Amino acid sequence: MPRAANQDHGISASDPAASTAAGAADRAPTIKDVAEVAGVATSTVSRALSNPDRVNRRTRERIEQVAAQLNYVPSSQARGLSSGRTNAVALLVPDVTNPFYFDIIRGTQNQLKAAGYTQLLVDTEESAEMELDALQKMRRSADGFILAASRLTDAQLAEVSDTQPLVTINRASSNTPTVVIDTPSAMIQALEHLASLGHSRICYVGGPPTSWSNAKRWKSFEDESRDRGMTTFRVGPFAPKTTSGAAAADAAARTGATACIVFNDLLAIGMLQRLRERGIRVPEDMSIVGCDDIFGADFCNPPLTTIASPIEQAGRVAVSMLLAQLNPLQGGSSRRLAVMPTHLTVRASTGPAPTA
Amino acid sequence: MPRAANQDHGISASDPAASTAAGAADRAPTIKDVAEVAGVATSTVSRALSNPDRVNRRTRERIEQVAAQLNYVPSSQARGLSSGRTNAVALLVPDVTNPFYFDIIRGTQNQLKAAGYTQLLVDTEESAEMELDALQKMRRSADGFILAASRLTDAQLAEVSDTQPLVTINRASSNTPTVVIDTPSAMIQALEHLASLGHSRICYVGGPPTSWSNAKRWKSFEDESRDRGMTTFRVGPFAPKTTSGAAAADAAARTGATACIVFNDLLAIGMLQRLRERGIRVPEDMSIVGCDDIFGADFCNPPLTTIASPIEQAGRVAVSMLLAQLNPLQGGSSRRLAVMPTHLTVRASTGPAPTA
DNA sequence: AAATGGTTGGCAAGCGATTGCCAAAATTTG
DNA sequence: CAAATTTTGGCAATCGCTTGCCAACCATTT
Repeated sequence: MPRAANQDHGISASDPAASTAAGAADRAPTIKDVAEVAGVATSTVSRALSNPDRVNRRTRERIEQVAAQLNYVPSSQARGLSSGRTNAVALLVPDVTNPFYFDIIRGTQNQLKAAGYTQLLVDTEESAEMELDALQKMRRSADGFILAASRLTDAQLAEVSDTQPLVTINRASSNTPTVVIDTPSAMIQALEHLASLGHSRICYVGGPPTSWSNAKRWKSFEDESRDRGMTTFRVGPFAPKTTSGAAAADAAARTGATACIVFNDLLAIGMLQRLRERGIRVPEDMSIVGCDDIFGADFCNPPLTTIASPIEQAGRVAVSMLLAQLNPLQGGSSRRLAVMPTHLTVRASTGPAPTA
Repeated sequence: MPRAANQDHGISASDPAASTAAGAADRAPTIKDVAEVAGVATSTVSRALSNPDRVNRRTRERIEQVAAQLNYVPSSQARGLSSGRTNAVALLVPDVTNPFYFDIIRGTQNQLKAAGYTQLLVDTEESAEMELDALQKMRRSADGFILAASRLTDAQLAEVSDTQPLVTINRASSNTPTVVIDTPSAMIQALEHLASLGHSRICYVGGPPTSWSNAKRWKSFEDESRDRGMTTFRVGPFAPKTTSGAAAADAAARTGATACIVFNDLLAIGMLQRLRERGIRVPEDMSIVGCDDIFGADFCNPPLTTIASPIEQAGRVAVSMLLAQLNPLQGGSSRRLAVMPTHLTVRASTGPAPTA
């Protein structure tokens, strides 16, 4: 391979063979250039590159060689225009700032890349309106959407869902393929854990009122704790940020509960700080359980007991489900619902109930 | 506005006026549909929408109204194909997993969205090869690139840089517009801080050998500490992950230094954990200074003294510089270099040198 | 009233692929 | 060896939008 050097550094607009043969010196080579050099029609090049079986092996190999030589990269724009596909998937998250979504972003990113798709990242700023707007505006630029913790109403979701391929994460609703993280089932573990430590007065610290997960967690908390005859409290709603932790901690402390199950780790970590400031010891005076097991939950002070979720994996599964929807090649109706298992990870923020 | 209801929920393929007037019931409306309904040529619609001054105000208003009514969204593909622009910018980061890049992602995301651009996120997995590959493959799908902590060599960078618009973050090199975070200058503060606490044996804990920032930090550390007559050590390289913290902590402890300045917070946080496990108290036995002030640096245990960087802002500035490069409208040669100021944030991981 | 020059809007040629349709070539079959 | 298939590859229409060029129109100016 005499062109190894060029291949090595990847950029080779100046490849002598290329410029000689293809004519145009500067401009990025098009399918036409490849066709010309290879001595075939553009349609053949197109097929050779994206539908290999439609073309003779030897022709294909020659074309591939020429393409590589010219450093040809098909224009995704042109390809999209004529094929109707974009090979891009948009990921809509309420807040790029939140570590929980980082893990989702990471998961989808990996899986999409593996499948040859591009990820379009959009921050919807916790607003249903922006979500709808993005969905609308990007209709043509993405083949499908992944909505993480969508703020849409069921009706809106249903409407969007039959207009375009999408899958939601942590937002179930009939008709829309979804991956949910099964926090509720781990709620049982969390309550058992607290009960075994002697706690009976427990407070749920609520997240955003528009959050579906928050509603689910609260409901599950309530059902399970009632079954166990515990005394429950609820405070909130609070924004899912560490800075809301102070207010949350104060409110929770006032209830007289000895343990809190907090909507998410971010808020829980914020509470940890405030409680320390106020001299309320964790876990001696108050136990704290978070949700999600985000980055940081293991090294905060004290390390947080939390309901651990396979967040990144949820992102990956969402992508798989979406891709299955986009390319219904191999039979077998793809899943409409994936439930990701969770489990309680006990660290140092929970301990025996104060005996006082 | 009789269509308020439809506008409200954004999706209105079934708008009666729309389907009547434009004919096609289902298919997304094209510029042609708009032109037809408005009674003008497609070229006029195109101009009205993207070059408002080229068209009479009243015509434009009518067109805008029709477009809104039909819920017309131009196809970015088609637009890109004919105009040559994509309205997308690719952000290449070595590792989406690393919180440092989260902040950059966040910054670029915000700024790009504000400017009407889409962000294409790519994880290059710390590999120069993948970086080059992405740069190559996405040539046509992005108007420009932002390289965060590029792993390219100067030569590669230069070559890419004159092929396509790009700006680097934390990777200076002539010819390429760059935003650098001025950690070195804060290195002085860090050393003064440690000196004032009585430390004189200081260890630099190194990051990835291919990292430009790492080289800069090390050099600055060495220069400044020599000037101050301190005894220095160096350990590494280590991968910039908390999991490398154990090895880093062990290596650093073995040097006999009483304080460490660590390549980044991630590694520093990892070290904190290991030191605690080993019973080496921070800061009583060993002081630790990190770099970046990432999410988590303020709530780890103990909270980390670190060289704080305006990371998110760096992302925003990078976008501005890139956009200035893409649209050299208003005169005034745009900056080729932006230096983001840093400062030392003292928390609890540094303290007086052990008197032993 | 004719000349001038600035606006406004239409025509049509691309942009770079994909793909349905068809004919030539190669292969199999009777 | 001819007929029937199957492969292979080219033609040309399209996708939806932008933009250079030009003609019609309008309001001034002389």
